[in-house]
Amino acid sequence: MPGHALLELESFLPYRLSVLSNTLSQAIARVYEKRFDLSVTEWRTMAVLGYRTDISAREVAERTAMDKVAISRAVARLMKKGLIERNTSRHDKRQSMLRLSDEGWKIYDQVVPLAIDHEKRLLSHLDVEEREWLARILDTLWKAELDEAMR
Amino acid sequence: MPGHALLELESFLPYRLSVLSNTLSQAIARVYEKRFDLSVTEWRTMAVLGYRTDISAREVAERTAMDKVAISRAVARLMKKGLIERNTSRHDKRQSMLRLSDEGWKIYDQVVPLAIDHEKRLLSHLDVEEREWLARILDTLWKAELDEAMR
DNA sequence: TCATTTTAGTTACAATTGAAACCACCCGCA
DNA sequence: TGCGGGTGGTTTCAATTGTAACTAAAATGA
Repeated sequence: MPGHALLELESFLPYRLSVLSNTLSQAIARVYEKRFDLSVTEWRTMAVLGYRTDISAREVAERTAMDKVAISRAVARLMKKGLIERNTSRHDKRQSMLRLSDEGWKIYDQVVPLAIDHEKRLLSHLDVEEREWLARILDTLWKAELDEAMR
Repeated sequence: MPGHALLELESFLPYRLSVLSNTLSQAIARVYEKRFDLSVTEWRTMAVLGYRTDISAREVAERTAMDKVAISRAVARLMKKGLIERNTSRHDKRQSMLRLSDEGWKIYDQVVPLAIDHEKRLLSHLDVEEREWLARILDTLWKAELDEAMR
């Protein structure tokens, strides 16, 4: 292939990040999908509500970087399963305040340790220095890219 | 919320990787989707064929970490657009040998610089030392996780 | 050799997703 | 007070995707 541009996928950063992160997410997702019948969107919604209670769907969307349609559907399913509760906000009748129900908290409390374990297992491949670098680097990229993405 | 497990999504590694990598992929994807009418799967297929020519769909699937149905569909679309060519292998009539067509190469040669630019722009937020650490760390995680994922 | 199992790739169908339209409500302002 | 534009959230419809079943061709092995 003479005279052609060359791109080696395996060493291309965005590609590697994508494959790695998908493999990772799927690995955890499989666990709570089978065990608790939760989709990724549903779990993320619950995760947000686990440490920010009584927030609106819009705010969930912001914090999870998912779009509002996805959240709307996740919320609907979680309501049907009785894992969250919704009260329309008194100040703005368009918004609803979401929170985990008792049932929701029960599941949340089971999934969180699994998630944390998973992260630990992942980090166990790295030494302390590597972990620090990784955290810092992700931080930098996160800020730079996300700012840019939002124009 | 007393007595409950705590998970801070924003500092949870798998989550951060996922959001970051999605933002990233979408940023490039938007460009070649609009400009060349290529889906992510299609582009990845082409990318592989750009530096490994005359390989089978199975091999493309392996190298892109996508599943065979996705590849089959991408290949069908790329064929229809005339961007790749397919010849059934003489040794094994189940397999087909795939390669970029002249048209395909033309597009490939336009997209590659865009992708590389994108990576450069991304890396520009990091200094040399950080880049080296990142590469090493991804390498480690890549090997550890992917091995594990394949059992 | 020929029956069994495995593999490459496609197809069919259901489930998931995304884009755009939509509804109800809020806000600013005349 | 009421109009125009914007926002939170849902719905609809079409496109994309995943799962499983399927076809055809190898490979295995008695």
